[in-house]
Amino acid sequence: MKPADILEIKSLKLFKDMETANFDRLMRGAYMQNFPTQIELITEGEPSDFLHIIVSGVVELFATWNRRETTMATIWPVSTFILAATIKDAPYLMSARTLQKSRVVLLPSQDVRDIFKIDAAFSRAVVHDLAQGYRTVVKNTKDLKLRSSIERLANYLLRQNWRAGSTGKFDLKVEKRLLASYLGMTPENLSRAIKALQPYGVTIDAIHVTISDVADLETLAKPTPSIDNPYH
Amino acid sequence: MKPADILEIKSLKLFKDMETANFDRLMRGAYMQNFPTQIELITEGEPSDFLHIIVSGVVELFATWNRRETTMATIWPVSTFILAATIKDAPYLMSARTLQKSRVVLLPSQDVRDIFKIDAAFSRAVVHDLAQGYRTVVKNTKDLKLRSSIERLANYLLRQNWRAGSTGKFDLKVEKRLLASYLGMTPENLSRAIKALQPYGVTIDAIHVTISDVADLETLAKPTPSIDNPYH
DNA sequence: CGTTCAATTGATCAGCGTCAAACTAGGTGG
DNA sequence: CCACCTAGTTTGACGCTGATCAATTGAACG
Repeated sequence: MKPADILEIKSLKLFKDMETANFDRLMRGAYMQNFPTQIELITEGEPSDFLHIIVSGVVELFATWNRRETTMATIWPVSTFILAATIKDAPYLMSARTLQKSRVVLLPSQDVRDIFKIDAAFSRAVVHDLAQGYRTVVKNTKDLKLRSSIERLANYLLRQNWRAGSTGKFDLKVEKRLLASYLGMTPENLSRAIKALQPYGVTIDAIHVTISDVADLETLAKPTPSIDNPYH
Repeated sequence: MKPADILEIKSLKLFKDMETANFDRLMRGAYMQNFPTQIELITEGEPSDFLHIIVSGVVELFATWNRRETTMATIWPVSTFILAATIKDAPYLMSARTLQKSRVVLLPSQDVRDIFKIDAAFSRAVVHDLAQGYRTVVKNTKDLKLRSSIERLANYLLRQNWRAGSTGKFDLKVEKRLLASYLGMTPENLSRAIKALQPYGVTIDAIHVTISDVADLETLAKPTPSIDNPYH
């Protein structure tokens, strides 16, 4: 692993405040791997041997049951994923696959648990990550249970617009097929939902999104901090 | 607060291993309150001033948006709720109301955060609670996105049967109206789903559930540890 | 330039929600 | 102790949302 990579990892909130000695110990057992696209990194149900950190590329978290599959999240650099399974020494609840050529750091879960037990700053950081993750999933559940698919799409677009600087123009960062699954609908239905938002000033040409009147879209979407604000 | 109550709280995994002095400090700021049924204890969006511990009764966690409401969870004694909001010092994402006359202990969130910062055993326990909660919500999301309403009901009944000792006979612990909302359907649809399970040996008379052939129901429900095992 | 896969479109259908009404049970007061 | 009242539950009819299936168009990549 290059020093620059290690620095970038150390700068993550999860590791920033921990004892340098402990961080170094963690990194000694770590190794970087390069994966091509569409590689399954981890599989639901298996023991969580490694904490993963994505350094470049994109990773999809997905879940399957009875021949059905759904996208749970997409993970962007630089961040960790599957922290809860690692800490609890429990099987993965989700699978992960690369969506692009990706570089991923693998930290042996046992090392993470060992250092979690002795480094107070690290365990506090783990708490904040988990609390954040927990709240994100709760918001997601509310989104799913309380909103129709068009409302979910409208709010998703408003959130992405906000993240991209609220200019009313941005690009989708994932395939529509994947976005549909994440939003809990079929690709066909997403196509129709996009059309249904045209009267509210939304145009999506390939990956290029234009929202001509945010206020108008908001009358439909009715965004609320306790679902749509990622920092709330 | 009675010494017996304090002992019961101390026996919770969350507090069991922490320094006695810190636990005592936490309890000094605590107070027990008695609530009648149908009282809103906390409200979505408000600052999380207290960590709540239910000592007797039942509490429903629910969420609202745009005049719609959904049940997120029911909380049984003795356990804490809304830990993530307390730790992050963030607004509540869910509201809570009593479903019966209930006794609830309120711990000032600031005290919890203060002691969380200085007591390593406590912060580790918080981690395990949050990781557990996180995984529970993820399983819930998979249940919602991957299963039809009948499949969700079938698996819910199998889980409850297992929790009640796998005798094939148990009582529902919540109103059907509430169960329907928790499972993401309407009361009417729950009624019909119950009827649809009759060919699989399920009878529900008022709150009394009978599963005559668990194996048969499982062919429909296809339960899996990574959704249905609460300890997984 | 052709192959492959995503995205779209149309037609159809199933699952589930909505609305209205009847039924039932649990709690309350006479 | 019984009758009544209220609220939860069930049932039926109907309609909408969103899934499925099939075919076509479009775009990316070797």
